[in-house]
Amino acid sequence: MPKVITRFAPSPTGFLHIGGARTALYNWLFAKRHGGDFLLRIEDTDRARSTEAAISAISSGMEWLGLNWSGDAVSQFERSSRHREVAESLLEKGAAYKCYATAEETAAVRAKAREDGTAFRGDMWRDKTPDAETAARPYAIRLKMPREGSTTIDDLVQGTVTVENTELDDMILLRSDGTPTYMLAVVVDDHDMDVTHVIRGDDHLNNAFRQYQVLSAMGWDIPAYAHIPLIHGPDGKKLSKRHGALGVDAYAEMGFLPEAMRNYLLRLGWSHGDDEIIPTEQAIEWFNLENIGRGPARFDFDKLDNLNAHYLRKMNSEEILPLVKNELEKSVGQALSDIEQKRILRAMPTVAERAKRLPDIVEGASLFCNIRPLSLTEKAANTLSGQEAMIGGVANELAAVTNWTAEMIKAAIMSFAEARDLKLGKVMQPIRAAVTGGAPSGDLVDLLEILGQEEVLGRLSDQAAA
RNA sequence: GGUCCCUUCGUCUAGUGGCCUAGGACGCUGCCCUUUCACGGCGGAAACACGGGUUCGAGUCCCGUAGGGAUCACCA
Repeated sequence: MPKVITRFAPSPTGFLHIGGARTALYNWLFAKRHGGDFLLRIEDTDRARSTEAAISAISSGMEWLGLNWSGDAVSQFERSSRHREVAESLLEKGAAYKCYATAEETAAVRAKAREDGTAFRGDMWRDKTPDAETAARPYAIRLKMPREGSTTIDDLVQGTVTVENTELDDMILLRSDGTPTYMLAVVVDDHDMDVTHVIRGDDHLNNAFRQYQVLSAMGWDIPAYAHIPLIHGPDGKKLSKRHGALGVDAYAEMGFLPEAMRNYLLRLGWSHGDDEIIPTEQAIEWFNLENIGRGPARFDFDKLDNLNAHYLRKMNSEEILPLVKNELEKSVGQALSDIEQKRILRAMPTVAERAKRLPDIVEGASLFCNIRPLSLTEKAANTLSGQEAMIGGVANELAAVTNWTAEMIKAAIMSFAEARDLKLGKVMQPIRAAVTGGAPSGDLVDLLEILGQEEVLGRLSDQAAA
């Protein structure tokens, strides 16, 4: 088997959406799996809709996802003279012809076909010779589709799919203004770039038959095709802005990890038995086209959250901190002091354990900054009401602790509780409420130790005074 | 409407004729652990779209019906 070459070929008319990201991931994974190359080509032949902003959004999205491509991204637009060359040669071979139909004429034929319930063939000028006047008009170049037989694609995902050639239209290769269409450009570019496997959304399945005919008219090899189902929104409808049709940058902003995203996208429509947690290294080893499902999958935030939480728990404190530092400082309102940073690093494992997304970490970690006075949740306020005197007492007891360690803190609280004949929980609960304001947190004694005596006493006295 | 594709718990899926009284995961939920919240552990509810075949035997094969999706541009 020759070296595997795959490619991702988005049109730069918007951000890199989730479906495109998955397509890119599958192409990348497949190339990696077979030691091949993964290429990026920007399909920017539609000059009116293509933007620089979209191009950079796509590359930064792919970089964030860790999908690196070989060489420079290819601009399809810049290759238009080569496309034109191929169209001309098809014309010379008699495999294509000039079409002088106007937009109105074409629209009329199309409407008629639709009405008759037949396929639009676009063959108004097939096998016709223009008179002198018409010949002077601008013309488009159409492919002369075979009218006999059928075309079969052995799709690696969809299986063997056959379509009658009479269903295929004489599609336009070169527009009347001389610019190549997508249908021509993809075929030429994939051929010139030596692409061996075309892995793309199944919205292109119908195009594959038409592209096949261009390939065979040129006598070129047919690449292997794998048309993967699209991703739908939670309601089963096509993804829209309301759902997950956000750019990958939006997911980055929501606080998802690239590794979690890759794992989620991989499992959405592909499986390896009962395996759910599949780190990228493992995915490269396992990925194949055969196990891609044939039905469209729905996007599910809950599962993404779950995966994200999993990968978050596996990270080191030192790895997480830089990811949240900026947001943390923004939320606290000032740069992190060394002391705060140390507290956060110590508390990180327990903070990460109850977080799903990065913002949860910001919230949990901010508890370890100097943020007095704390705002209380309703529940915390209830726990505290009527306990002001006790909190004051506890504060006094803790103020007397000379060696601020978990053991000493715990001993102080226990002796306080015993002296008043109170159950430990009766004392612990209000302390927690006063010190955390009701935010989720781990072991209370550890929390007090990490926070430091001064900050703890401060927070307690805030509530004792209230 | 034409053409093509698809159909297992709410969701992602395992399943390639007997191992399926259908398995896993997310979500939901009961209990345990516990000073809170989590994590974790042990349970629970929850699906083969429908109707016909083929077969000793069908979630698995065939046909039909219904539903869903894609596409039908001088967009990509």
